Amino acid sequence: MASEPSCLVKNLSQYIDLDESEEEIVATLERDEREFDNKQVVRSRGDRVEHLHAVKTGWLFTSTTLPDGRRQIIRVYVPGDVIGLCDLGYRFATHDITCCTDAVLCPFPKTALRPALSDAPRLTALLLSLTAREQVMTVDMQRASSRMNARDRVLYLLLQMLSRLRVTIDENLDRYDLPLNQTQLGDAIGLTNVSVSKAIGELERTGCLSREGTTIVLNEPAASMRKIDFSDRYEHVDTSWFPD
Amino acid sequence: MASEPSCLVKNLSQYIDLDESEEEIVATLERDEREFDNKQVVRSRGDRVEHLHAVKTGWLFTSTTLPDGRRQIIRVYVPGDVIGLCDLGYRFATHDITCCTDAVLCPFPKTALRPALSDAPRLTALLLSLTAREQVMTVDMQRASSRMNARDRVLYLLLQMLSRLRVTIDENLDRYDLPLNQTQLGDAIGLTNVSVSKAIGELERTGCLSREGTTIVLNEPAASMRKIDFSDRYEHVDTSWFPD
DNA sequence: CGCCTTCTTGAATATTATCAAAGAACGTGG
DNA sequence: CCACGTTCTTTGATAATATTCAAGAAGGCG
Repeated sequence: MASEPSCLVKNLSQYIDLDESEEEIVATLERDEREFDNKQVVRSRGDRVEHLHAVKTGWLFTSTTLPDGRRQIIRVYVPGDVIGLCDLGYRFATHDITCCTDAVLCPFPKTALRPALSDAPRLTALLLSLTAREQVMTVDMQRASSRMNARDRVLYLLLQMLSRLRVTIDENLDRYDLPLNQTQLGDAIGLTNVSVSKAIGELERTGCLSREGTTIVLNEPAASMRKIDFSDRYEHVDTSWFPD
Repeated sequence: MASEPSCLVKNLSQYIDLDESEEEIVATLERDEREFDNKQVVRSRGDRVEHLHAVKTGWLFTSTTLPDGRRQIIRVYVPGDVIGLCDLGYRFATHDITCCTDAVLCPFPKTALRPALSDAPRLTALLLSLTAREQVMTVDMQRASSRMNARDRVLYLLLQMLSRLRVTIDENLDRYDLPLNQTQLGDAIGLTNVSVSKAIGELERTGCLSREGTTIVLNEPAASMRKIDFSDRYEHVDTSWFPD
């Protein structure tokens, strides 16, 4: 496990060069592993927050359920992500975590962040920045969800996933296997499965994307991004103010 | 200035007891002051992020504008809040900051956080938790905006403001002067001013709230909160994992 | 008092949701 | 290899909700 650089290290190393002690702290977070099945619920809203989870393999999403049973999907997680940063301030989970493929997670307790807080100010600053970025991306989705039409909302979501995958897979990626069904896509952007189906149909007819089985292929994603005023929040992180 | 405890200190002290050195670090953040007029734009999207801002007096909001000119209001800030945590990771501002009353802000550079990061792990952990909380509250609003009807969306927004004000004013507060017009309220929850007007009218008729000039009076806010599944994210912060 | 901004109200329009049913894709077991 | 059941997607008709547009009312401020 130590020989192959982990997704989390790869993800974090994009932004700062981790020195030996910092890399060791990150490695601690990935020490344990646990396997989960597709559709398995990792943790439910209201559960005591025992652990955060680094994603080693698989896709997951966080969600909340409304009183009438409808669901809001908050964010989709892929390998290299850390799930649960937003629970740092709460004793009880604010959201559900659900697998949408088989997955391997590395659970670690909140207290595992203490070494970083006490001895690795640069790493802590990065953690703070990444938490801030999640916030910005949530705002982006909210802006899209509440102000764009169904077609552009779907496109926004698909482009956001693309830009995330480009960080850890390939910066020119233009296709990916999407393990969410249309009901789930709709839950992420405030639409029904029916509206998602119609929106994707329209995007396909206008040549914006094509589908190959469950794989989404974005045609000229750069043009699509401009068209709907998409901001790629993954491109870079401002590290100029970090300590050291 | 040092004699009267600042709003920021008061806000942070809710959650941890600040020792002398920690309080000194926080005081550094509030050393400078700058006055702004109602409607003044403190900083625009795309501007270089020179400073974060602690709010000393007044109300402000952050927003983004869509290509077609419509606006999404992201969050409303009141005395004791820190504006700009979500810009920590970016060199250029992701949002506009606008005053909705006359205001006094304490600008401080991102680098002013270095002492906290290096020497005040508990304070840093709190900062991280508060950033995470902003994230959770943004998700709450998104959930409300994309899944609730106009009436409940407006109520959710008004209740969120109430629960924020209860932190620094009075925990039993049931009314406040709201310096946002209906267009701005709509921009915060994805509605037009017309829909907001109709929603408020309905809330008033059903006895949920009443208006006295620009003051909003919430009747039985606890019942309203239950009715629309409102979560008060300000109530407490999990500090059990903090260092020391 | 008059102007400006904000709020209210109603009618017409647009968009999405809801409901229902049929079709496609996929895996399983015979 | 095919039949079957399940899940997911597509399509069309209707209903619900919010938007748009426009006009008038209510306040606040000089």
